[in-house]
Amino acid sequence: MQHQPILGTGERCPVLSRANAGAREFLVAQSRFRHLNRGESLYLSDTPARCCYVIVRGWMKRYRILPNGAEAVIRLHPAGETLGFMDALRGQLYSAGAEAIAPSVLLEVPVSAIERQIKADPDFARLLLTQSYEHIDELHDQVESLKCRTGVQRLAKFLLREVRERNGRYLVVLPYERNLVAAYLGLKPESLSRAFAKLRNTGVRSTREGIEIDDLDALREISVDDCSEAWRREA
Amino acid sequence: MQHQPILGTGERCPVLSRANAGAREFLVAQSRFRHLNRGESLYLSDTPARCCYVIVRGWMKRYRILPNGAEAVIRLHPAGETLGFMDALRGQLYSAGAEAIAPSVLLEVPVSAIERQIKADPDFARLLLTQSYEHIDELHDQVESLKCRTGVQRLAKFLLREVRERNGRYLVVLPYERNLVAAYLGLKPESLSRAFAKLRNTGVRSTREGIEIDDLDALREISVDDCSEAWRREA
DNA sequence: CGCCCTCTTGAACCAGTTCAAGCGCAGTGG
DNA sequence: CCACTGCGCTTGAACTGGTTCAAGAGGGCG
Repeated sequence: MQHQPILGTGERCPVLSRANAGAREFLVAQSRFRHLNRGESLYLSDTPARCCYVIVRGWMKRYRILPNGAEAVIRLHPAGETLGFMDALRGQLYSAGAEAIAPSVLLEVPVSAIERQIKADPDFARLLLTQSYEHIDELHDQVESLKCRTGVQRLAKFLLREVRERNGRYLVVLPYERNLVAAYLGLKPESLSRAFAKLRNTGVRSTREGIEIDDLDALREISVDDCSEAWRREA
Repeated sequence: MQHQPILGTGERCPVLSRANAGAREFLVAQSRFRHLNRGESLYLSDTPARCCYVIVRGWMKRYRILPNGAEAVIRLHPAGETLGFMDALRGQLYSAGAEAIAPSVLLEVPVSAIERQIKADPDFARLLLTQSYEHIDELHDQVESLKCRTGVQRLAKFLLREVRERNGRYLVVLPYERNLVAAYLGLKPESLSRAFAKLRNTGVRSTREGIEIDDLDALREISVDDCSEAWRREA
């Protein structure tokens, strides 16, 4: 925790960074930090939702276990996002489990503190509303993709969202296993592997540093338009 | 419009019915009604979001047109739900189109009125927050289903959600075409038809009045239990 | 009556899964 | 140091769920 940015400054936190100083101070005073290793659970589905969380560092997944034993990965959350507000503020059980998929640090805020802050500060509720709308945006995108795009297209879109430029090269560095990417995209690991194989003809290569992409436009082409079929050349 | 319930009583509206009388009166005074026939657009995607809507009567769909021409039906909204709050309150363009799929009546509220009400009444923002969380619930369910269930299972779940008892019989009355159900479930119309055919052996029959279900438990069984027991794995 | 529109059915085809085998690599223990 | 093992990832072959294309049945309506 020693090198972690002081949370009060909250540069990377969409909730705290937009709250006023008083709100930040109050909330942080009420909270504690949680440190999780990869694979550790933050909370389980269908347990009482008493705390809200802000991801300070790391990556979290939210998932559900279906009655038939299958696991549905709802979302992969980067640092800066929030967890559990929705269930806790409604006094419900958690509607999905949350688990660290990379070493993570979380700020744990009791619902009661959030409740009090909402009552005290009208802007704060508005903040949470904006926050929840961003969450909805992502879910809309997922639903759209799952209903109308193939696995390869969803992968292409995923890579385009995660790609970062580094001295002239385009890299996607996954801080978690491909397994999880597969589940998130609604594919089996084998299918993801094949999807990557298809993109290989379009300049998507796995290197030591991560996944390197030669031609972003070609990827965009694929993610948008199945008919381009540039990558089918070989088959 | 003469026989429509006075909106101030707002029995069926999760936003207005939970707001206090003052808020209701103010908002309704600022608003006007819109009447749409089946197929008429309320607003198009990527146009400025200046109004929020409450569905007073009817059914609406929200959809996106993808670059390749495909239409993704995001949600089917019954009376009582809201439309456009998310985009309007953020001052964005509408992130999806909205269209009547049955004759509908909507209350059109300018964002400015909502904004003012939020500022004036701290409970109102909290109300919208709760509302948006319910929206998220539904999207979570969809993502879960799309990632982990087959078309037949999704249909079974859909029917279970829409079924109503009427003098001892279980009926699903669809106020819109099957075509739309297919799109909502992420299937082609032909596949939906086949899915119905499969459920026919489980006591799901199309009658004149609608879709009649003999055995709810059998349907639940199907929606939950992929008949493949994928648990072989003896250590 | 014929026309349109929705829904259904059939057959070929494609996308993604399942099962099984194999590879590369990190960690462990001899 | 190497061999063993476990795990993440890949690949192949057979298979299933869903799509596509095409044809046909039924119902409402001018």
